[in-house]
Amino acid sequence: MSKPAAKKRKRDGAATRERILAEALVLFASKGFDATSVKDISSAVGVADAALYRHFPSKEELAHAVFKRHYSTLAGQIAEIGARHSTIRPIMDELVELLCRTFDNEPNAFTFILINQHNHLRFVGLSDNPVEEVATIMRKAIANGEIAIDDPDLAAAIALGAAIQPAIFHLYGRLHGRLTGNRHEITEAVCRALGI
Amino acid sequence: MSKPAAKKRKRDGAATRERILAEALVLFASKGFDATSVKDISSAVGVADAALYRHFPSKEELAHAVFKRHYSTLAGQIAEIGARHSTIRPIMDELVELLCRTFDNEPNAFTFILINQHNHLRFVGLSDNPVEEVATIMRKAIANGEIAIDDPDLAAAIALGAAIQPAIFHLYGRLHGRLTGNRHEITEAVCRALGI
DNA sequence: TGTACATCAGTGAACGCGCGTTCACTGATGTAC
DNA sequence: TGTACATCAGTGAACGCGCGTTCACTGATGTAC
Repeated sequence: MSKPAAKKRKRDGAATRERILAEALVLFASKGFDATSVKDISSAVGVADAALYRHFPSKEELAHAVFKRHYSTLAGQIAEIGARHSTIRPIMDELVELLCRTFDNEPNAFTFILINQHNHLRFVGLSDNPVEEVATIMRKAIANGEIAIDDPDLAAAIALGAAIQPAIFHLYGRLHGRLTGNRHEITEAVCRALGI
Repeated sequence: MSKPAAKKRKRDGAATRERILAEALVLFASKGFDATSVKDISSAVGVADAALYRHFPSKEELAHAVFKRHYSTLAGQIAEIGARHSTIRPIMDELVELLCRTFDNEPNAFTFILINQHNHLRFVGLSDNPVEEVATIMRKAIANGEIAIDDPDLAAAIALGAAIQPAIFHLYGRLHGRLTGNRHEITEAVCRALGI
């Protein structure tokens, strides 16, 4: 009885915060960080610009929060895939599928991460880092003698590059349709590249 | 006799223009377009900020000029490689070597192109476009039955991704030393990916 | 060759504008007793 | 349960600042005759 009934709407701070994160993601992804003003975001949410500062200390911190959320989520999903299999082939199947699906279903999150990586990367550590998770997967595959590239970071770069560049081509209009439609062809190419 | 002696220094407009292009490249590559002010560039060159407008109509046009120059150069070099060989394997050897060498020798140009691609891409046509040149190479290889991927754009994406992502990892400090040192391993991986 | 004029690169000061952020304030909701 | 106070999300107006760009002007160089 100490807690009020869950139905009762609390002061909706958390809800507004979520809406700010969502609208900021869309705007940052489509226009970029600098070209998006605080007013743009607050208008999209439907509050005054000053309200944004009740939830985030600055525009920059807001961008960090957006980045970190999606970057961590992706890292967690990759880690989970790596932990669920003991051989590399099914891991690559699921990894490529995850990347294609994420791109198709959440293009804004994908674009934002791709374009803003270099601005936020110094603020994320080894954990919650998708790239680090892929490198870990490669390290294990190398130890098991499963792939033909002996440097885990180089292997991660080649695998990620081959898998992600098609997504970038989609963004730039060079490839069309759902990326998931190409997922088998991409998986085969990535596995060949790694010598699997 | 109609032309003055070449030794005689002309009013040095062209020289200043070149210095502006060079300093802008460095600053745009390291800080990004928005974070670089016109004053930053003109100070680096050693002229007043207003002088910049004697050579370029706006900051944006200056960035376009920087981008176009390096983008066209790269496109020309790729086209030349494609034209010089009739089979795909030596083309890939030289293509990967070109990319590694460009990254090692002109990291600023490489970084600038990578990071600013999406801002300028709509202003470049099919010609002078490195991506288009790679797609053309793939188209020919497909016609000759040399590679295992049947869509030239997808093949170009996978090849470029596998070749360029290691460079990005270098930028982010995940790989070290000269990229050229990895060029054979990268070439092999790219060729395997394409089924060569 | 000399002279008068045009062109050009460069300057320093000023401009207006939009931006991120701050501020005092309001009204609704939560909490202690 | 009622009351007094604290907390919180949100507002509208104002702020200072740095930015890209413009402007009138200068002095050196090129050109026509």
